[in-house]
Amino acid sequence: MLRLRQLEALSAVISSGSISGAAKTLGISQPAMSRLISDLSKNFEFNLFDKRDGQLTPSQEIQLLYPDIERVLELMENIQNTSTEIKDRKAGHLKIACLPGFATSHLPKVVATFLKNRPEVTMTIEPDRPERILEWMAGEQYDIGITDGFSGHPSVERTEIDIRTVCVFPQGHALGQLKEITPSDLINEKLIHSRRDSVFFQSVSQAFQRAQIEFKSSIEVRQFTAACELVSNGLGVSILSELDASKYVNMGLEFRPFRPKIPHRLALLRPTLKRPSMISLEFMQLFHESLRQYQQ
Amino acid sequence: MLRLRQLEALSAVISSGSISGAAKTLGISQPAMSRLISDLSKNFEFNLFDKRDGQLTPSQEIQLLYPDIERVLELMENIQNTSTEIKDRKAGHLKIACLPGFATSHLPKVVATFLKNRPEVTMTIEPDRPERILEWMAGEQYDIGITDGFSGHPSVERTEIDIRTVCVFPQGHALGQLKEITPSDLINEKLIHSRRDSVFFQSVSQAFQRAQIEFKSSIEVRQFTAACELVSNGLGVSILSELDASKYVNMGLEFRPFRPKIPHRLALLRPTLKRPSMISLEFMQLFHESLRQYQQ
DNA sequence: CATTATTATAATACAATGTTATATTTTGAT
DNA sequence: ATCAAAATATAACATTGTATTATAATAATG
Repeated sequence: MLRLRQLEALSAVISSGSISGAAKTLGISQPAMSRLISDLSKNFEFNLFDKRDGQLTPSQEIQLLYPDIERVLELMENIQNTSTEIKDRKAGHLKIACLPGFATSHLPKVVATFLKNRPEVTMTIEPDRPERILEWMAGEQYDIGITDGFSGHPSVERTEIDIRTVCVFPQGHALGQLKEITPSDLINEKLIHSRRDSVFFQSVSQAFQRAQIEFKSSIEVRQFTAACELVSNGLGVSILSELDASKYVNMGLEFRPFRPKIPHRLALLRPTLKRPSMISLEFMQLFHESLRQYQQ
Repeated sequence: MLRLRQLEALSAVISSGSISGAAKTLGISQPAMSRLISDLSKNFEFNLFDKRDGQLTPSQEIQLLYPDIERVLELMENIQNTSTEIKDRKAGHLKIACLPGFATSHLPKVVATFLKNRPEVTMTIEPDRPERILEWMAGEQYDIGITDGFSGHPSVERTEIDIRTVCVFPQGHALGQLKEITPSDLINEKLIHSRRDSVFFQSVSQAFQRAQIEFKSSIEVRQFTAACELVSNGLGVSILSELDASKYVNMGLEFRPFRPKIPHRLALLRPTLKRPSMISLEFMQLFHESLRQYQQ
């Protein structure tokens, strides 16, 4: 039977040109090396070396096998190295499915922090609609899903995170005088808002109804970041998560807490049945922590 | 320390989905398999498998390592297989440098016979001038050289082979009446011959001189095969090795032994210092045998 | 809950791999 | 050629890897 140790021995002899030299490089005794080589020679049933002016030179037959032999040794070392990197949470691959808003705004920062200490970790980030994200998680095609929080699936485990909601308005707007903003403060303001069929929009419009204030819809957008852009261009005001709003504070936009408290609910998803990898758990924890300052 | 056996065990468990199943595929007992896996797990320091409805599924960490692991196992098998093929003289690579004439006429037949029983053997055949062939052999760039036999080199070992010389003439020519052909029979015949600076030409022209017959040069060619072509087209007669002549017997050409005996000397070369591989020796033997019927 | 299948642990045999001591062969210099 | 030094091979033996069987623990299932 061909043994790995024999190949290591062979490789060492080829590089050093002698049995005793090879023994030194592998840190074993000369007789041990001698036996490894003779065992291998018995296995192969042909000469491994030619003797040329005192040096052992690999025979033509060995030269034919040598590339594969070196590759095996390389791979074994690589496997061992990668395994320790994995153990030390420094290697792995993480597949994240998230809403398009996250992929461009908050997530990159978290990813950057995460990868700083884990240089060998690679990631796939796939932005898509909430329904697709849920599908993917159920199908175990991703390790982590980040979506907004109102749909469920038996084989998907959810961690819900409520983000504070704020009202955003252009810098210098009269609303800047207020500490908090309520629907009645927004009378006559043009509102930029998320899609009417979204749970968040319904909560907001309910708050306006209860305060008996007309909700003056101006523009309907899919993403909060788009809303922020529009607001900072003076096209209206918007009610959205502080997470998105805070990204625009130095970009021509201000915000104040919105009352009543209407949390914007995010959900961190993972497949229930699939055991999460260690880096996956660590990433979820880091991500959760990164939201702590915005959490209600 | 990472051991190959552990990786084999891992691979077996992944394919079979259970420890006991893997034990069966490797033909060992279940406790042995159990220990191999637990040892590997201790080495890696992370879970190798998740349990899912009774099946062991590779963990995400293992999935990351799996391609390399499979590759190692593949390579080890490949090394073992190739080694037995080499031992059985069925694999290897042979580099042959030869005169252009051989590359197109005699050599292909010998190569075909040789490779019939050695399907994994590959060859390089490089045709060139004698001086280059000698250089290459001295530089150990080729295993075998086939050239004509009048140059030497200290680091090149030569085996000389004398091939019978014949006179070739077009089918139906008057020379066909004779048993043997001497210079005096060739009076008034136009002669097609090899280069004037070649040793063989000099031997032939000496024979004519001694017989006091004028050597009526008609065409000077480099290769005997070319001479044969010209002869069969009725452009003259030629004196050349029986080896080449015999290829043309059914192609409008006849030949008779030439007297005096002027052997055409071939040389089989190999680098002196480089130990010849077994297939190389075997090929040289086969080649030599293939010339036996033409040998003087 | 009991039964069965699967996996883990224990005690132990044997092969692989190492050691030291020593013999043999090669190499190189006289 | 001869001798000393270096390199390599062999022998005897210790340790560890890899297997065994026997048996206990655990998980899956009717």
